[in-house]
Amino acid sequence: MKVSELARKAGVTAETVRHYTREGLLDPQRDPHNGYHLFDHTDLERLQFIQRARTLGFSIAEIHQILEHADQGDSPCPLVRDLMAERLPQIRARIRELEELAARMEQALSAWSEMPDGTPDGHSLCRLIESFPEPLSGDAETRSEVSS
Amino acid sequence: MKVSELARKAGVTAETVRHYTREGLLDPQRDPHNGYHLFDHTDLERLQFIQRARTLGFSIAEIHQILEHADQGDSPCPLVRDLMAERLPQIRARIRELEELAARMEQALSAWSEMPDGTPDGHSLCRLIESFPEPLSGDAETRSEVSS
DNA sequence: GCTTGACCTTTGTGTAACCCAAAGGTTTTA
DNA sequence: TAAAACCTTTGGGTTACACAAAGGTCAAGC
Repeated sequence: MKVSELARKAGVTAETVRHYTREGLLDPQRDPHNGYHLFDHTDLERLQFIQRARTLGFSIAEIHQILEHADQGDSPCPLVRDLMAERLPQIRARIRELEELAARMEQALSAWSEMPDGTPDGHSLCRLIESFPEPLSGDAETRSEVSS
Repeated sequence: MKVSELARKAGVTAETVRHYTREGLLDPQRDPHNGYHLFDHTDLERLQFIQRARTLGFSIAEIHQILEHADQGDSPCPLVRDLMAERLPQIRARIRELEELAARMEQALSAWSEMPDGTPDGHSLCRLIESFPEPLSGDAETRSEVSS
């Protein structure tokens, strides 16, 4: 089957399939006639495996390692256990960071509900923001990003 | 003062200062003699403002907007309130996603404690991962990333 | 046979907020 | 005066794709 059909069967976009192929997670045959990628049932199982691993929090690079182990006939399971045991506390830490961020935001919104909007002068840009404590120097943990 | 001194006073790296300068958040004078960036106390206050805004969850692009408003003499406060009211639910959603991911991971580790490590055969790559349910088609929310 | 539309290919760009390295000029200090 | 420390700009790396462009391929209908 071609890219779009595989993508449809696995519930991902064709771009995602092409991406995994470029990264070497999938290695389809080529149609010698036109150079199209040709995927078989094994590729579909592999793609579904990748999807499961993604929902378990593995990165593409980690899945690459896992698949390489398996392709060499070695059991990737110990690696899988290790990777997850390593990642879980990071996720927990990330959740705590975001909870602290949400708490700061809610405290800000609540405190601001009683403050007037000021016009910037030479000393102040926005008192709403300036009313907050200076971040501790070097405390990069307090500057959190949201993915989407 | 030069880059490193400003960075030290604000508790960030010199690279961060250069980044903000490149992005137009800071607009220092130049030493006509050697082309070095020259920052003054206003730049330090601006940088501290940026730090506060970052800990409140604003992106660099948003801070850019806020600063432009302020630089034009308009109050950025309504914008600030709007941006935060918009971002907070996103943070909450992100927290829920990560909590679901952590729950899946813990369930996995617990279920795996009783499973043997298998060697990959033609049908199975890693039963640990394959023992998990197939993700629902198109359910991109369940594939979560950790920032660090 | 030919057009149209759907599909395929590769290549390159963008995303967020920086970090790091390289090459070369400047300033400070011992 | 020479080394150490600092400055500049440019360009590449990080994550997991999305998207656009330019061009080849293919099935269907007229």
